[in-house]
Amino acid sequence: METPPTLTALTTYLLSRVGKAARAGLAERLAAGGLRLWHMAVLAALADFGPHAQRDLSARLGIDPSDVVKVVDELVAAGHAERARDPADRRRVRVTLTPAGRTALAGLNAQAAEVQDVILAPLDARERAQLHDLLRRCFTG
Amino acid sequence: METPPTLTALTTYLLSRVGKAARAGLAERLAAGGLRLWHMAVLAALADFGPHAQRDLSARLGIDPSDVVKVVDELVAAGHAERARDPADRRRVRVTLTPAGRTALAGLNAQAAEVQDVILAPLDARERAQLHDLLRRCFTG
DNA sequence: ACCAATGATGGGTGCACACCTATGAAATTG
DNA sequence: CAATTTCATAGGTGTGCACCCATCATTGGT
Repeated sequence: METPPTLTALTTYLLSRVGKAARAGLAERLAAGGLRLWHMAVLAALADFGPHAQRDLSARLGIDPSDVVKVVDELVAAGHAERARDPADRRRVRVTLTPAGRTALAGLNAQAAEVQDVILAPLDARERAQLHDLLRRCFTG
Repeated sequence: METPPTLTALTTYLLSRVGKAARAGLAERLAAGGLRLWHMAVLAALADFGPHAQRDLSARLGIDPSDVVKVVDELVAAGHAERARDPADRRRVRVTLTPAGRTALAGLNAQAAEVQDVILAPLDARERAQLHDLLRRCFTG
């Protein structure tokens, strides 16, 4: 039972479908550790750019400030991040990655690589690099 | 404010993000006509393969049978499809595309192309074809 | 000293999607 | 013909995501 050619002819459709598979695969692994996609994004931001005020996490990741609060709540509860009021501006809350958080992120990265291997299975290394490059150029973030 | 390299290094992440943009763009256009993504998928299936029993739509598109009912309900209400009991097996309901439905699908296709143009703007024609091919090979549907 | 802007937080809403169960009608099997 | 299976349908659940508003503390500008 084939998928309608009218749909597979649309790059939009393929992007949406393959993207959804990627998303779902990643989300499934994250869920095993009680996390969702935004948790990983926040951990990555903290690892790559150091401690952030929550407002900065919001701006960097394009997530609503009030949602940042909840995500950070959960990361703190899991021991992956720490909150501390910024002494220079006591409105701000400085969010820091804990060693446990860094370890967790490494694990998540490995799992993301596994998901990638499954989804990109039909492609060889050269093609994967090509796909990555094309997507990176379309990614406006 | 950059996106964390830890994330952009993951093809999984890019797929998820760009795919989401594609999905959102398409969904937005569809919503203007009161439709959602599944409606378009059903219209495409009917256009490409002719009338289906609802069960067959379910199997072809990988959507829950009870959800097919609702989607077809709405397509019928919009005049895009018709229901008729199959005389050969009166349990089955044969869903047919109406001329209006075919016209609507053509419009949706044009809108999908527009979305595509926006999302793939950074790529030239050759690269778009390349991307399409790579995605098509990863698409297991 | 006052007022406006900023940052964090809590609480709540709405939507799309996936999924599940029960029921009834019709067909198939033994 | 009785029992089982298939199909359509109604109705409901849960989840993730995006978004919005009100409140409170703090800060900076005038």
